[in-house]
Amino acid sequence: MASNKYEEITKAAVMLFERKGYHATSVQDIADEVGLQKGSLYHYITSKEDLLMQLAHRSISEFNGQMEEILKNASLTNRERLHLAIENHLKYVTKNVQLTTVLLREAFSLGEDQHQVIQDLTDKYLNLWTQVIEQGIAAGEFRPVHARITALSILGSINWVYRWYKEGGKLTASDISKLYSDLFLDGIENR
Amino acid sequence: MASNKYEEITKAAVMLFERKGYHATSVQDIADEVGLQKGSLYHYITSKEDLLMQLAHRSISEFNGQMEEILKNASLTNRERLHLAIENHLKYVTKNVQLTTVLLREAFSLGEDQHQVIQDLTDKYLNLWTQVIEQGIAAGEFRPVHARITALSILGSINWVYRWYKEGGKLTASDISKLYSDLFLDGIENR
Amino acid sequence: MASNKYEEITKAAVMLFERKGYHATSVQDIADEVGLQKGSLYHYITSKEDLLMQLAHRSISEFNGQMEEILKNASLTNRERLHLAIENHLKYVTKNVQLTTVLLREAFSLGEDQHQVIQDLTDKYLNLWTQVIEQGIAAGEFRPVHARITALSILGSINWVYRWYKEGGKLTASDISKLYSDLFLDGIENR
Amino acid sequence: MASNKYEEITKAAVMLFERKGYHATSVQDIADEVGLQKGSLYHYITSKEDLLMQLAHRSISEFNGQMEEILKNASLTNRERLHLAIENHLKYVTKNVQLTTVLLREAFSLGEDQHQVIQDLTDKYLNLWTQVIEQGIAAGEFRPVHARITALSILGSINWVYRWYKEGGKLTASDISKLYSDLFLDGIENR
DNA sequence: TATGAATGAGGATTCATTCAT
DNA sequence: AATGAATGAATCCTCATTCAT
Repeated sequence: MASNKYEEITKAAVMLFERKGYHATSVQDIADEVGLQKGSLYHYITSKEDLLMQLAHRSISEFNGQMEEILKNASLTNRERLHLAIENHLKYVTKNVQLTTVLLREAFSLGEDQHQVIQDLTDKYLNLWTQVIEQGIAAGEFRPVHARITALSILGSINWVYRWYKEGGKLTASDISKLYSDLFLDGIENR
Repeated sequence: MASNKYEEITKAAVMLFERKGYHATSVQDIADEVGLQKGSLYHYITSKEDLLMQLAHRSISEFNGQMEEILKNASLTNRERLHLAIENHLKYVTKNVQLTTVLLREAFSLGEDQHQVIQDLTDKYLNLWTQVIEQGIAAGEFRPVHARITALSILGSINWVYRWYKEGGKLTASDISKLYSDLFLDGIENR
Repeated sequence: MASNKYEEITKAAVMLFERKGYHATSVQDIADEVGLQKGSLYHYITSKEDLLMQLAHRSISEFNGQMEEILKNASLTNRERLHLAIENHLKYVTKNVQLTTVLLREAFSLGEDQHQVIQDLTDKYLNLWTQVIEQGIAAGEFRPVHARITALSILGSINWVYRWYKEGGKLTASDISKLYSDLFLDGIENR
Repeated sequence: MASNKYEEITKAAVMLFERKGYHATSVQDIADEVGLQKGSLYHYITSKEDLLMQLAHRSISEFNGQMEEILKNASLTNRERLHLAIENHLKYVTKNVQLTTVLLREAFSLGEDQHQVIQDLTDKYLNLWTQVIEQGIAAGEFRPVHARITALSILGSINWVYRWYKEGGKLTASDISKLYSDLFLDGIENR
């Protein structure tokens, strides 16, 4: 399972799913990429769909893992938590644009059951973000905004980044996360 | 072109593309939905891909149209423009969730050339948003933020709405747009 | 039947069948060419195949007609008959390259029964040629060659012309028929 | 490529293309003939059209090969060359009537580009024939005929043979080639 | 005469997956 | 572990023809 070859296949799949999309990527394409015959691939993978599932699952799990770390850390204010959450998320997205794209754009192609699993993990991620905001409001750090909508709003914003971020652009992940943190904390109004 | 039947087909396609995705929707599915033979469909459409193209094009054009109206209106402050832009966008998204989903999720399945056309219109939309923010900064209405990134951020946020909005939920489009406007103008920090 | 429109359709069909081949020509193509709707065409034609049949039949009939004239003319020697046959055939081919092409290249696409009709007429044509040669041999005008093979040989030669003849080339039908007559009468050997 | 199965498919295709024509032969027909599923065929072939292309190419190449051999052989007079050319051509046609039919009748169904390739090879073949005649004229072996037209004439004649030759008929390829050589060298006139 | 909607069968091709070797 | 032949279902699309208006 965790063999070298499997990781190779995984990488090829991420790359191809991102570039061409899940449906437009054939098992043959993946086989070609790793220098194997189509049939041989099935020694390593269960199915094309399962490959997608593994990738999506890995990605959302890592997002959740990061967020749980942040919430566990008792020494942080919620303002710091939010800032860190944004930074971590954007760092992950920018360092793993392809994988993030697979999660955010392609997971929908999973069968219903599999897709639900990913959906649940995604909901959980949203809940963790909501929690930070709720805590911040309770602590008087944040204004009494609608926590869930705010979480959805921020997440939408930073998820969207996979759509335009290009490696080697002018802005680093840090730059971007500063801009986003600023925006969501202060807004753009000139006071 | 604008025949009754074509609109019927269009509606069926929007519905199916949204529910199952473009690739998972067969021409047969669409034909079944409108009660026509598969072959008969081709009296109205050029190809399945063209159908997708028409839908995506219609959608992004309407987004652009709205935004151009706003920019043309000289009696508005840029603060008002931004507010209106958010409101219009969200109203369109919530009133046409399926169509918006087709634009935002499925347009990627278009062939390269067609996709580029949509991409260009999408870029144009981004530029119009950027313009509002730049003007607002110049006029001293907004803080000197990074206009383009801010536009991307807000657009990401409100585009994301198609992913979670359900008709008949507690929040109306107006409610949501008020929350979003607030957020992007003032941020959440408690000052 | 013999209406103006039918002739128009006939001309369009000849042109298209020659240019693209019978199978690659759709009824739509023909309709477009005459500025009619596909359905309207069926007021004039029975079927696409029948259209082909009419064309092939007309062509081979005219070939046969010419040849019968020649044989009926008692004042001709068989040498003259052969010369005239070659000339007439080549004049017809060069003046009606498209129609000849349809006969010689596309008639094969007819259904078995229809094709047999054309085949029979073609066989008849061969017989008429054979007759001229046989008569010429009997009369001592020609050497005692194998009449049928010789007829096939000459016919092959002059039928082939539709494959390379281009209107407006250097050689006229008369030029070509002189060269061919010469060749088949005298051969190329230098004596 | 040169696998057993591919040759089997090739043979089935030749047979079917000859019998029914390229267009009237479905991939299903070919699959049935070799006892494979339609889809399985695509392990061996690229497309139906490519199959046709391979066959046409093989055939015209062999014609050209034969002719080049003849021209290379310095010990032959041009009279002998012409005789040999006719004999070789007819032997090939009669031994491979089906394949020759595919070349001469069906190659036209190739797409433009592919067809041009075959056309070019066919033109080359014509040039080789023209060369023999030109050389013969220069050497005083042949009368000063129009070399190209003469080549076209002879080639037309012997190509036509695929249209009437039936295996097991009275005349062998040798018989036929003797008759044709005679005809083209001496003509039919009784002197 | 002309339309154009509708048919329904047929066609080439793709593709994920299986399995004997 | 690897192959590659084979499957069989699915997919998009074309097209000659019919027919009500």
